[in-house]
Amino acid sequence: MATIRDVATMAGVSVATVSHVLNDSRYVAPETKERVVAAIAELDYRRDGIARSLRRSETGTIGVIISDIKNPFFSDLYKGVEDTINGLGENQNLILCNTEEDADKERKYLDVIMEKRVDGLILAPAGGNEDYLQALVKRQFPVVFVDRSLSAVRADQVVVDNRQAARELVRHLLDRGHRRIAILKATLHADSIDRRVEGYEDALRAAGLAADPCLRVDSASDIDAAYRGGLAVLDLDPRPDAVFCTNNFMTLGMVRALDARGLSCPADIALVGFDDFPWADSFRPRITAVAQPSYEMGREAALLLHARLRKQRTGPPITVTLPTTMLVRDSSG
Amino acid sequence: MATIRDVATMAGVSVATVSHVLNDSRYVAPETKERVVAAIAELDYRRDGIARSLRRSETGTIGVIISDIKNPFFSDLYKGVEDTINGLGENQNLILCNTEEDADKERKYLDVIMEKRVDGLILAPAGGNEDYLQALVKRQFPVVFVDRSLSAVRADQVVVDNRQAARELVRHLLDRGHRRIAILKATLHADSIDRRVEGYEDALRAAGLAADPCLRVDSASDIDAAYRGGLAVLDLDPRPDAVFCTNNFMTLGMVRALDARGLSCPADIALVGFDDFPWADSFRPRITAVAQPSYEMGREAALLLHARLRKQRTGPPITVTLPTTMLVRDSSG
DNA sequence: TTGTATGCGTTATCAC
DNA sequence: GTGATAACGCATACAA
Repeated sequence: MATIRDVATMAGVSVATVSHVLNDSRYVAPETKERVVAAIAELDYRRDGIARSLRRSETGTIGVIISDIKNPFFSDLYKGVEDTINGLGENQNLILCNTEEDADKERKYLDVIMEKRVDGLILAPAGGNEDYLQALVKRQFPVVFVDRSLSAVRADQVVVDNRQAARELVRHLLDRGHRRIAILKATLHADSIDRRVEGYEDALRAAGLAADPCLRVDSASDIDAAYRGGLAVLDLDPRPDAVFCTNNFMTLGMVRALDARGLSCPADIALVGFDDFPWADSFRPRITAVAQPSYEMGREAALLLHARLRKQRTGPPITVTLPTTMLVRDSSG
Repeated sequence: MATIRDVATMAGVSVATVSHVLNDSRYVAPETKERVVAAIAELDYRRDGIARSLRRSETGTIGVIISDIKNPFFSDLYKGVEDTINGLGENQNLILCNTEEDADKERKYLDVIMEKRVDGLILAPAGGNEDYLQALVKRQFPVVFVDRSLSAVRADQVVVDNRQAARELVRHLLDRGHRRIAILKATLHADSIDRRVEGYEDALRAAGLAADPCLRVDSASDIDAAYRGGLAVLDLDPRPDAVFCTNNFMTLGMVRALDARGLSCPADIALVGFDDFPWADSFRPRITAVAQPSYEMGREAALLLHARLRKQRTGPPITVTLPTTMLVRDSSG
């Protein structure tokens, strides 16, 4: 691999000049520039980004830490980040890390990507690494939380109003006459899920009902676990009128459980869920849900981070709250 | 940020010694080591991976270039890569790039990640950058193709037998008595899709039927485009008995089109598709499909690349062909 | 058992 | 208009 020295030698100039034509960072006489460009082409020279990063202390790489790229919510969010960064015209790349809600895994990822000197971080924290993250933020390292935040860490964040969206969803169920409403809760250490549970309780309380602990089933956040959780919901005695699923994997597992029990929705039991799917229309039953603007959340996170990286914004962290959309379909009865 | 010099000074040793305790690369007296470790902790020293990469000419970063992480096929594949790399105990990270089947975008991504000196590349090529990739391979840069390959570029690859799987799928349709079988084809520059079309033609030919060009509809590979393509299929006159969808987005779009036209499947028209979905059971109609082992494809790709990186395997490129699974459900009638 | 010194390939500061 | 050269932070060959 040719280096900048080789180019300089071949063009009969100094490395400084080559560097400057490469970066367009100072005037170079047209004829000189031409010779340099020719040498670059001749040698098929490619600048070494690692050496460059070392010198400039900036890598052009951003870390994205989420729980599961297989979740359409996150893949959509990721796309929002990627498209936005590209649209900004930066040659930034994204290192994607899936924590699967595991704090140790998250910690390990944090260690290695920080060692790699990423310029900034976008993350949906799994919880459990508050101290580490607080230390990062304290030394001004750019961090943006997305989907979830950590009360112990003050950083830029983009979220939705989970509590109010959940409240609306459950109120809708109450409006349709359902009273015995179960909740299938994903057990993540995520404040977003906690807020959704609160919204559920709010709605019940507003209807003069108490949240019955027996009506709550917890499940790990993957489809298989949610399926088992869904069975548990259906096996409650007496069977609930309706069930609120706290995220899209819960909904998918719940629907699978309905199938397994040969029950039909909404006839036998109604269902509402947090999160929509890209292919919701091909689903049966058609799910009544709250859709999060996942792509836009990624987009906003990228913009927040970019503003910090470019020092276009300094000072205290800000919170961007994006609106959700209520989609009334068949599953709510 | 503390550097290795700071640590050396504080511990009263040379930088060489610090480096060696960091990398466990030569004997260091226990007491000395202890002082170094203490200094590291005291200063909260973190090694600079960029400087390290420059010196070692190895970054611990792998590029993954695919067309669309929102496609469950690819997100599953990505997970397979990630889990496998982690399981190998390497501190490798993955830079994920979505090309959206755009050769220019792919080229740009290639440029920037090569400049970042990734150690290797796993890619599902969009087509159009054969020369660039061939040059990479020629200078021994580790490249693994996955899902698709490029006839002009000889590199390790992991694929499935697309042609035979498609043939089986279409023969199944013929077995069920369907004769006028349309094909909804994703227009990618991917040999995998070409093989699927051939399989479709094989099956028809074997049944003594000619592939009628009128029965083929091309569509870009996203759900919205496939929806429009699906409408075109349904508007053929006379309407086909059945349709073969060449990938999962085609299937999704086709189903949406059925809905829009108020047609039911398989009663009005049968359907089979390449690729299964993680939540296929919640789909209506239940799709008869060929499932690809997407996660395992990612896994195998990671293993192939790893073997190259560690020089455990040298010599000519190899091809790993993984088996597909035929899933007969309702949509085929 | 440990230390010294060189170089990895750039960028940027001076200097002319 | 252009050039010399000192860092950036680390790993390692060579010395002691």
